[in-house]
Amino acid sequence: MTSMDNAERLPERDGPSEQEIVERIYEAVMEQRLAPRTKLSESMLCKAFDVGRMRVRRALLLLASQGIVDLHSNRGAFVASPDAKEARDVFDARMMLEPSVVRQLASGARSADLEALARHIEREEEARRGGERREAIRLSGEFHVRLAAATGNDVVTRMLRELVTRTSVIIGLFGSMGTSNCPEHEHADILDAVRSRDGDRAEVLIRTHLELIEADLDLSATGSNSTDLATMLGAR
Amino acid sequence: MTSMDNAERLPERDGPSEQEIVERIYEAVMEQRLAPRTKLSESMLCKAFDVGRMRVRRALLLLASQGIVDLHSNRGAFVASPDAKEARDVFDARMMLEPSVVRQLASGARSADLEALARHIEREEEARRGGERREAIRLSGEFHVRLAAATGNDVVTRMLRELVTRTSVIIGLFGSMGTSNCPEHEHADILDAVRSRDGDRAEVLIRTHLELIEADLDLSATGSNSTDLATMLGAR
DNA sequence: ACTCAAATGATTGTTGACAATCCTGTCAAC
DNA sequence: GTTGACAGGATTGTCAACAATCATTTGAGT
Repeated sequence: MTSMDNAERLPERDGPSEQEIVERIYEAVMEQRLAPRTKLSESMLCKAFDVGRMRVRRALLLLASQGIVDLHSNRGAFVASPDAKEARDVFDARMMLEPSVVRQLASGARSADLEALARHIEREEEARRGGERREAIRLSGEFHVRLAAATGNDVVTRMLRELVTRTSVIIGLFGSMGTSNCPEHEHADILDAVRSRDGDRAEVLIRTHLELIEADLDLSATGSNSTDLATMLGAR
Repeated sequence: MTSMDNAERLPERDGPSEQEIVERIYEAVMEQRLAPRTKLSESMLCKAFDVGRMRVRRALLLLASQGIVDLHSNRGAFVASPDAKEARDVFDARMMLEPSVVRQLASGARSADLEALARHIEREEEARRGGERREAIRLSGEFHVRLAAATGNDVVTRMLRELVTRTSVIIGLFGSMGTSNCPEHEHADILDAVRSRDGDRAEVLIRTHLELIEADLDLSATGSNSTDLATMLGAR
């Protein structure tokens, strides 16, 4: 991110930049509007965004480097379909980062950021009450990214954005249908712990929060990857 | 990584794949053979790797997405020159990940991996004794990546590889000349703690290790970015 | 009816050329 | 002597056509 922001932002472009395309697909994946294994053909994206093939190609490469899409040589780009191990890896990585994030916020966070987080939770519950499922899912994931952003650490924020998006894909694959992304009060509880400067409690809360999300998945199901199929056939 | 490995690896290609180009530049940056702000023109890289402009372009985009190079519109690609804040962000991110990594290894790591790590340290000290500075630097950074790899978590491993490489750039920019990348015995000590299943000690050791590296930097120096200059002038 | 093989159609990967932009060196004006 | 603009050269961004590869369908053979 920081490496490719030009000093001059041209307000009038001939189309969305590759960064905007990536952002749009990010959102679509987070809202689970793009199901795993969905094919993202170049021509389709070209028409959808009204942009040249080159832009689309670069956007897809970016998304692939972040594990959001899989690129199969000469076959095209598909929304990622992680297997159970990859899912566990993603959750383990989040388990390493997020407790430290909330602990750091509890130590010292700008009150303005905390208020912004409170407003975010407000919108989140509003969307949930209003039955806007997509928006609720997106905001629920975005909360975790905003927690990281509140620390001011851009590197960690970018990593968490990637991990959260991949989590959306994972939930789409392994989640029981009934499971809403993030349970009721948990975000509010975490924020409360942070506001009361209770780092230990915030850490425990987000840890159990993540464990609860992971527990709602069925990671023994047929993952997805062709690797599984290959091993199955290989086993005779 | 997992997203772009084709089932069939053609042994004979017409040139290095973009992934190999990325790897080569990664190594060059880690060995501090490519100094920060070094220009990486497309034509130069095309001749260097004997490959088409497209491959080079994709490799540069990949590197930019990982913060190793900066892309300036219509001006070209340059080895990244992070400012002091970005340096601190990278170290904070490592401080979140690596203690968890060694703790996890202390809990349960395959002895084969631990032996491989021991051999790695062997090569490392060998290179240091032999005066091969570049190799020593590279191996020193790679040790941290291999620690992550020993956990079996590919997601965390990829993140740490990125962070370690960026650390090399940071040391090249802010490091006092005398500072060797990673002090004498510390890696061996960390591995010892892991082998004796002492998670607490391993965590403390790697934490102080990272702090020591960061302490050897002068993060108050003129970072590098034009942002600094702009703010300096903006402050009047 | 089922299996295997070849042809077809579509999609991706690559190459080359062209347009746009930026840096450098030169020259005139103050 | 310094500053400003301007032209030249070089590099990057983009586009269109071509080659290569893969999936699907069709057809023959058993």
